[in-house]
Amino acid sequence: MQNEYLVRHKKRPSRREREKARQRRDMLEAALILFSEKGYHNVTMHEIASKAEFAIGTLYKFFRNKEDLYKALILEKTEAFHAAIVEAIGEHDGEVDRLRNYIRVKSEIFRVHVPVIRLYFSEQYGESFNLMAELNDRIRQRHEESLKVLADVFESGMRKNRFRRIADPHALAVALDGISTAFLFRWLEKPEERTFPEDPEAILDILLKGLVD
Amino acid sequence: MQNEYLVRHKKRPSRREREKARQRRDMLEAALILFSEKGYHNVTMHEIASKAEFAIGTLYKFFRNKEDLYKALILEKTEAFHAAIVEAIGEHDGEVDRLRNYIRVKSEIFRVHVPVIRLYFSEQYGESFNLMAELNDRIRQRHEESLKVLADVFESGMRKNRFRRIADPHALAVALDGISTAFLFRWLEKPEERTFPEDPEAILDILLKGLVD
Amino acid sequence: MQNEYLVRHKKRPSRREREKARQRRDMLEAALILFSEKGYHNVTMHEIASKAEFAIGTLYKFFRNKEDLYKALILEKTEAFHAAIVEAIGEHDGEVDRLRNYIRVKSEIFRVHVPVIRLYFSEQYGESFNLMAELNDRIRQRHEESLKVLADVFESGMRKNRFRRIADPHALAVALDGISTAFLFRWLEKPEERTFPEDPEAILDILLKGLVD
Amino acid sequence: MQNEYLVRHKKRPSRREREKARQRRDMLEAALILFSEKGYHNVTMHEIASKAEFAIGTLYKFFRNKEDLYKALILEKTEAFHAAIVEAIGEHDGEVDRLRNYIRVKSEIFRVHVPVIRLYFSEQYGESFNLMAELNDRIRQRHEESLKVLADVFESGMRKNRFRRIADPHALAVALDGISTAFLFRWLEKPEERTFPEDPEAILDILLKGLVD
DNA sequence: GATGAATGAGTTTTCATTCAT
DNA sequence: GATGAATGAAAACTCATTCAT
Repeated sequence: MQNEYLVRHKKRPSRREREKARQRRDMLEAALILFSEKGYHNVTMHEIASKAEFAIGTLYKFFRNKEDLYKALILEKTEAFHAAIVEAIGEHDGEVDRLRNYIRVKSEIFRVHVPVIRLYFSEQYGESFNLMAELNDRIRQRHEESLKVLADVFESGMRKNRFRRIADPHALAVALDGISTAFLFRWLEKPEERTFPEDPEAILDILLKGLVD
Repeated sequence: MQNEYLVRHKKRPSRREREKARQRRDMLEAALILFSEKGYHNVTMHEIASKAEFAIGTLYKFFRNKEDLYKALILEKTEAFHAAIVEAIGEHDGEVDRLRNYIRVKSEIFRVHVPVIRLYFSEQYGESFNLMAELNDRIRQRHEESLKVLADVFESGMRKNRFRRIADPHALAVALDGISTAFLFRWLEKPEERTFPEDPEAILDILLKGLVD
Repeated sequence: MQNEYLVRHKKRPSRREREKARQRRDMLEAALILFSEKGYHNVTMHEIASKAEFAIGTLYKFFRNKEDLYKALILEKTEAFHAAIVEAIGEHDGEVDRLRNYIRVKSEIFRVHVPVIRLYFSEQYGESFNLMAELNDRIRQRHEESLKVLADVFESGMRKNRFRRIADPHALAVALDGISTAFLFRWLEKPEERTFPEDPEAILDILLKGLVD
Repeated sequence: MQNEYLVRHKKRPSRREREKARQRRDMLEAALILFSEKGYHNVTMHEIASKAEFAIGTLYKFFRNKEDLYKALILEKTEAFHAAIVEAIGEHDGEVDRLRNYIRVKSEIFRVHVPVIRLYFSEQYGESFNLMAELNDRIRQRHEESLKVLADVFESGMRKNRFRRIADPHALAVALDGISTAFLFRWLEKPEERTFPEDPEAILDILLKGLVD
């Protein structure tokens, strides 16, 4: 999927290139912490430069402007999380195990990357909404892809008569996404109160076992 | 609970009072549209005043500052929605009908009040997060109350053996909230694509009927 | 010096006129307290109206604008104090008694009218300085007149060989004014610490008895 | 009291430092002129920046806010004048020469630094009075110190029987301060009319030689 | 004649971005 | 290539003044 140049590029980044990449990472890291703590508008470019221990001018060498920096930050994280989610679903064989693993990995991401998650959702519902349309489109596209992969699992389970056809597979994907997000958010808000079910299976069970009949 | 005077007072607000209330509504209306379009930080008080067709000074007569205006806007809507949701759940007798009605009314609110819903969620996840703590606390408190009312329905259904005890009632409330929000958001994002299930029952069915067994 | 109309006017003010005068006094009184407490620029016309228990519009019926109100306030007080000072000097016969009485009355004014005195000096040295030229001119003119009256006392004393001709009478007037103001200011700043000489004669003695010879 | 480094540092400020100091001086100079012409509240930060030929942002790099700029201005001048006054009194040997020199240097300051003097007194009596308490305290403290030094001269003269004990030494200090300020103010107000005694001795003589006896 | 709601010009301050060194 | 001083547009908020009722 990557062309020759990029591949070779990745294989043998020159010292300078490695240095550059490290600097870029440091800047994004500093920005991430500040943004998730105080929100996009309450963080200044000077603060970011200062926290990353670069001059303001250097920051602007890497990112055209504040929006650019923000987009790069969100986008890179989104791609990484999406890839992790998709990979997680493919890792196992049985449909139930795939769903179980989806929830497990999603939980892991929420737990380990709290700052990004905050940013990610603030991006989905928040301010920049209409303003950074490009960014939103990409995020939604990735989200749709995840749902599609999830829907495929439900579809597959139904074909093999492992799942009852209680609803459209894609609707089930939306439902599982919604349920897991709802639980994980509760944990995000009050990490100390372990309101989150002990293990992911509890979440999945709600979908698997019906309330009636 | 209100004395005679206040009751009469409410029945016949003086002309001045009615005029005041109308102005306040106009200002909040203008602010709502702008905030939901561009986000809190990208709207100026001058814009709001201008859209509401008042002088900037008049705007400040009604709201001490920008934050005050924003809080009033979010809070009033939150209270109204919360009340509508709670009332909706109480309106019917059977547990299933109550849940069905909850989804129906929630859908109505999402459909009719798109701009507020955008703001509401941007508030829950977005920037102001750490900054307007007071506001967030109130919103969460109301959300918890809704979940409690919902959990009571599940609890009641279980006691009457109408629902199987597949999970903790409160967890089921969180799940139903998460599922319905997920579906409604999809509709919010692309209202034209009727991805939303034809009728609310479809959503509820996902919870009611289990996938396996 | 006053024409017939004004004289009759003063003798028999109609009820309406008396009422008006009382309102005007109330407004100036409120303004005086606020101005001397917080300074001209830190007092709003609304505050003054509110303290005087009038509507803002009514305040503007009496005074064209804020500057006008301020000028009227300072000017009326200045005239009153000037008149009191000049009268005080004329009340006695001997030159020393006249000077003694000057200091006594000046002290009285400082003690009783602290707020005005603050305003008066802030006006002489303070902000409005170049801006309210008209007002300053009048104040200085009155000040010069007082000095002239004082100089006449020194002049008279010298003519009668009661005072030695150690300096120009007008210079002595400036000196006595300066000394008394310096002492009174110390008292104004810290009224509790009785740094002020027990009785006015102590001040005068400094001028009367020389340090050397 | 300063270590080697700091001393050398002071001797050879780097180019950047010298440049910074010059800019700061330029800003304070512009502010001084504007403040003394129009008063604190009638000068905008934009005006100051503009007069000093800097962008408004640059002005705020040097002074946190308007009050900060004002305080720095007044304080630096106050300290300089106080030091000059105290030094002037110490320069000579005989008590009369000391007093004479005090008046001479004070006159010099008034003549050369007219704008600051205006500001200085407007600060002592004017608006900011209750508001910038910190600043006022410092000014008064310095004034008290000057009076103390002056009082010591009178005290010393009395001990040596060069001065008669016509009053408390500190009262005499207040008197001399008051007399000289009064004369100098007359000159400040109308520099063209040389109402100020030809030479300082005339002022001093008023104190030295008594009017009677 | 009194009222006080409405007005909007004007002020302080911040911060993304540039560019000379 | 990095730096950070300088820039100035833009935003929140105040308050003297007006005028319809």
